[in-house]
Amino acid sequence: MSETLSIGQVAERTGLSVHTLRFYEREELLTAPVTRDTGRRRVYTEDDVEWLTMCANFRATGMPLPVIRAYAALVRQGPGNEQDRLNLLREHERRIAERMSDLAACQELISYKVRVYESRVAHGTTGGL
Amino acid sequence: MSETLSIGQVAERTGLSVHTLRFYEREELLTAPVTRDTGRRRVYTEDDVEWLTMCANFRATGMPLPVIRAYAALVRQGPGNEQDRLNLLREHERRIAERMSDLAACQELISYKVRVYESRVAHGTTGGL
DNA sequence: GCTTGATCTAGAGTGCGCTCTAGCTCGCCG
DNA sequence: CGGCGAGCTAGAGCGCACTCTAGATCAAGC
Repeated sequence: MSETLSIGQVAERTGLSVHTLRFYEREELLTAPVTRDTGRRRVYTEDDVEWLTMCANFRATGMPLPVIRAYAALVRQGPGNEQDRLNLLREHERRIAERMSDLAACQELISYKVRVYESRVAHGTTGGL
Repeated sequence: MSETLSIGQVAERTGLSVHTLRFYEREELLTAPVTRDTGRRRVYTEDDVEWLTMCANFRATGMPLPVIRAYAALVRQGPGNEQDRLNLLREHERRIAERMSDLAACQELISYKVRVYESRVAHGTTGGL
């Protein structure tokens, strides 16, 4: 098993750019310090890939970097703060749900507009907005 | 009927700030030129409020300003381009649906994590990430 | 008349999350 | 040995959508 991955390989696997990977490291979003090889090149592990994939998920659902940083800090601290991590995840879960219901509401409004225009196009009628 | 509204009143009704209202006007997001009173103050109509409310909905669902600008331009042009407006709305509808399914997928992943931590907290066990 | 509060303009500043640049080093292939 | 491609750092730049500032003007109330 090749436990060691280059930044390029990690980029490919996680879908994050190498720029973003270095950026995330600077921003202290990682759960463990990235080791280096003889030439100071970063060496990643499968765990890093797993964590970074989760980060990508968090980002895709709108979690701000400071929150990810906080979560990462908890993980770095080690066992004992599971309740804190849970609270953080639940809070994010709540926000996703909120966001989805907002989206659903707007979606409905837009669907209505679409139907209006469909009927206008079908019947050759016109109207406002 | 007070057909005329000040920028402050419109801000209150639409939830957009007065800054944002002026900004949207500069950005050509409006469907009609805003008239002015004797003192060069903006005078809005109910139609403006309706349109701006729709803009707020568009923004809340992630429609970029250039797309809103394009839609506004179509409305300004008047009748005859209903098909174009419809295409634009449908495209946005599609993107909202896409976004919602992405969110749902991530939500599921996070719910799983939450369950993992719940059981850890409940049983006093520990683990990674 | 004077003050207060809303509005006006042009333009600068902000926050977020990247994204890119310049100039360097390193390991490898032929 | 030469050259390429990947990686390195520090730091600048960018895109988006606001958001705010300064300094002026105006309408209304005391």
